[in-house]
Amino acid sequence: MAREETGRIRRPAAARREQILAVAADAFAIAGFRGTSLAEVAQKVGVSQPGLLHHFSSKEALIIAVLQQRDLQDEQYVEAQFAGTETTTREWLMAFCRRNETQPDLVRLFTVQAAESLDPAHPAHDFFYQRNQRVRNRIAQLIEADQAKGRLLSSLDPAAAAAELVSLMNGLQLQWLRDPAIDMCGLFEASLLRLENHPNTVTPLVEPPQAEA
Amino acid sequence: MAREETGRIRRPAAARREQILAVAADAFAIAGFRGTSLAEVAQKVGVSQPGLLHHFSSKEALIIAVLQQRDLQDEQYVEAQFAGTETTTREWLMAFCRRNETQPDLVRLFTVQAAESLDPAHPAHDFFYQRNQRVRNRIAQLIEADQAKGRLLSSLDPAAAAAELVSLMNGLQLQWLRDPAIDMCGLFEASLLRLENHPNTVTPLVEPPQAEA
DNA sequence: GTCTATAAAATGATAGAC
DNA sequence: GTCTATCATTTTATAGAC
Repeated sequence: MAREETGRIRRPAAARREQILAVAADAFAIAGFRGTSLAEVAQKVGVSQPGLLHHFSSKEALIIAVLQQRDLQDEQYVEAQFAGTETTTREWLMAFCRRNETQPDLVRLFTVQAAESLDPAHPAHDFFYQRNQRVRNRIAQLIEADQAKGRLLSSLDPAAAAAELVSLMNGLQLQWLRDPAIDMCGLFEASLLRLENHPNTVTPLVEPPQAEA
Repeated sequence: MAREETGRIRRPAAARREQILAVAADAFAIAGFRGTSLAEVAQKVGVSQPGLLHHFSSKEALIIAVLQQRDLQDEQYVEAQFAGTETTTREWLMAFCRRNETQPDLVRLFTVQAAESLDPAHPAHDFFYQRNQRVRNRIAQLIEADQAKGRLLSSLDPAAAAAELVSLMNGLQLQWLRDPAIDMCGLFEASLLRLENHPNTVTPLVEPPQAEA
């Protein structure tokens, strides 16, 4: 009814941008940056391809915007949980893991882009390098705090342990995306507990059948 | 001298195939399957694009051939080291890790393709699913043998530990490719030792400066 | 803010000669 | 075994109207 003769639907720029970001995130998560065309994204948004480029000046600008937005949302969500409160390394990491478990699409976006962007010519190359450093530093920080409180052995090298935990998390995500029966968070927690010197902990590989929701 | 008038260079089919596989492996490792064009590969080989397609009927056939060849070579190399001999989980995995450390291009090929192939529409989707199952089973097997010999706690779930170790290895590879200063094998071995109930082991994050070769 | 039209380049694949 | 020629698509991006 509110349409104009040609069937065009105008939207506030901000809303349209959000919509494009959501659709693009999905597409990039599945086929990667290079395997996704602007026309495909535009069609799913319900807009012409030049219409899309009105909001993001290029394909590169789009992928960067997608990654930055999702990254920010995610970090804020978890950090907000512990605002002011003191946290352990395990609690903090498990909060991320559990959140990830509810958002396979987001995990897939970052897993695929992280690998694709190893190419220095990839538009998100620097983004991922810096993000990785940031995350590793944050975890090393948490580990040091745990050590100061006697919750982790002080013989542990914080930077090394942080690199290992990030690696494990990334690798588990890949496994889980390939085979969702994998109990990503269970395996991760088991490993964290072992790091806390509880070597006898065991977890099943596959999640137990869920009770009815 | 042995050229024909047009500058064409004929080669035995087998040799040309090998050459193409090598060049293609490199290209797919850097830009992925979707980011690599046949023309690009052909040019680096020194052949026309239809000339390339004479040896591999399609782009899909090429990526599959590349992955299968590299996978086979690699598995054989490591398995040959332990032919007949008895091995521990740690020794076997470390042999892989050390070999990988000498072949960043190969590691990159598999890391990038593993992520890209999460898409069910990717030609190597099934290849990676099956490869992953095979590797996890093999490791679980080694863990069981270690448990039988008392080298690993029998409270450990072999399948779960195998999934965790594969994940850690994959994740460390990604970290290492992004930042070669990471001591991939050192971190991996530290984790394996912890699994063997030596919680006090420490490794530096960065490799010590190398003595002159 | 969105469209149509279109440019300009690249891509995977085929036909047919040598 | 390799090439030239060529096709049908697809892709990113721009120009300009509404």
